[in-house]
Amino acid sequence: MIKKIISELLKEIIRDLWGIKEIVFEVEKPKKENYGDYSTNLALVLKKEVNFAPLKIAKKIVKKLEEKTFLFSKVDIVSPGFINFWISKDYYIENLKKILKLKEKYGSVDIGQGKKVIIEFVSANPTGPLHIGHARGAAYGDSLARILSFTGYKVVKEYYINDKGTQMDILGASVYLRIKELKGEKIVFPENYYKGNYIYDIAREVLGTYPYLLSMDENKAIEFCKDLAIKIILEDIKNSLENFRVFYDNWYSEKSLYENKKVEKVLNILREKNLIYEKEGALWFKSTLFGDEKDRVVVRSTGEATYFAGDMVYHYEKFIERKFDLAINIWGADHHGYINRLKAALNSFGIDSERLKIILIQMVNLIEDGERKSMSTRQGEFVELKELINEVGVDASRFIFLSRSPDTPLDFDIELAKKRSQENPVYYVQYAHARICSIFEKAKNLKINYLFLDEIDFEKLKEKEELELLKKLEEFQETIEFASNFLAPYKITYYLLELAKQFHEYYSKYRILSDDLSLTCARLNLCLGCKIVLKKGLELLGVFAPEKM
RNA sequence: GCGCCCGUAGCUCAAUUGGAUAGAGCAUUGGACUACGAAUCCAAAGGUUGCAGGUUCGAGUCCUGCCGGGCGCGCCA
Repeated sequence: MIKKIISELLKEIIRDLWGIKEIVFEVEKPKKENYGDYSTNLALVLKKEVNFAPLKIAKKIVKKLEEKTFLFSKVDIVSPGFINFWISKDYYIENLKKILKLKEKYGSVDIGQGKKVIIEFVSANPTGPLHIGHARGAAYGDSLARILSFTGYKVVKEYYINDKGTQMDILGASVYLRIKELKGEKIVFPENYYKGNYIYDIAREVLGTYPYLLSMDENKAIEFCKDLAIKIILEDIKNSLENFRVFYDNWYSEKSLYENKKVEKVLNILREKNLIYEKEGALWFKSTLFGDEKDRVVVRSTGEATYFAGDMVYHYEKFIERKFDLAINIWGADHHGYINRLKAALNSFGIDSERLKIILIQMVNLIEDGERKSMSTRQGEFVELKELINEVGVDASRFIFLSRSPDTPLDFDIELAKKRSQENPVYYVQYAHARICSIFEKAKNLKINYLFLDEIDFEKLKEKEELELLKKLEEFQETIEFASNFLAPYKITYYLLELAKQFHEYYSKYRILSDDLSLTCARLNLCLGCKIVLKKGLELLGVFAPEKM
């Protein structure tokens, strides 16, 4: 990539000139086009090192640079000491040829170098259907997985199932009560039980499987209700996610950690390290020793392990037993208070807690009739993922979720999202793709053969907009690299909107299919480059690139 | 009270992780289809980046203190 090439060139020059080997400087794309395609602050940074005026330093560097390469069509020095580079068109044309050759592999940089990474996301309790907040996490996690595997990581997508603990017991009891109700018994439904209508559906299903449930021992019956309810709900969650185009490699059960005695084993390790103590009848982990603000209970006075204990073990497994190099957890922002605790646990195992990256996703606010309603104030009337898929559609919702950085709250206006119009940016990008496909359809009918790369005269691409498009296509590689390094799928979303915009502008100003056959062929290949990149970018977001709309 | 996140155009968000004159979309106003798809394009207008200091060649970005909003602070998950 060109940034690296320039960077290496510059390093070589300052080594020759002043013998400087280590220095931090930037090569970047300036916002304004009259500052060139790329720009460096090298001379400014060097000021302290060589004790010259930056402009003088820049002059020396540029002189050397001109002796070395023909890559640039122009190099400029601007006060206070920036050096600006204009890249020759040949480079961008070579890059277009690269795209046409690599096709869907274009943009793939090997950043991960085969490192094993586990992405854990959604992981909602199986106590009810997924809602719109989970959908944001699902879109984000899935897209991240696509981006990381595209950039050389070995990715495993996992859903951690909290199938154990108080909430599950309440779920079982809720179903049991509803069954009693269905059988005509008078019941009092406690405040903290699950009130959703789906509990009735589950109750009916349980009753179908165990018709004589109510004559069983109550505890045993509730246990049956619980197990079956979890199974039914998980099935439903899995289904919704698949409809949202999210497929997991693994569903990891919290309960299994206990059944396989893994919790015991890990607690023993901690005991041996003298990191566990007893107080008020409970077992505590000394997490303050590893940067947490207070010690945490791992086994309650009732003898039951806490959720945290299970999570410690789960992460022990991730790193020590399953040997992942990196773990990425995607959590709702309301879990931020939990981060220090878990990182403390990792540290206590001797695992560098930097290997665990926790992405906090901010809340999704619903906009209804122009008013903002947070999910929690809506009380039970969550917009379900299923509803979202049916009414808004997978493409539009994923695109909206992925058009923001995870750390800003997202306002989701369902009515707006439903509109298939200019207000909905996903169609803007998809339309660019469909338009290109439509041109190819027409070219095919006209029997234009534009696929013989060696015979294409790319010098025919003389318009300013054409050069701009070529540059934009080159930028895709940097965008991918950035998105991968900073776990930022929204960068790709923005890139696609920009590319689509440039294409639409170009399309409406110039004709692709004209009487000039060699020009037509050159332009068709430029379009093909756009199509490849649009499709790939959308694919990394989990959005389809339709040929017709 | 303590901790985390956020505050940028009327609205929703960007700004290449410290770069140059802060950019898009929507909404508003005015224009463009008898040649490749008008789900498009062109143009106008819109700003003291919440406030006040500090760090430096250079701050929307980093530091400190306020103001405003969200979320946490369980032997819940």
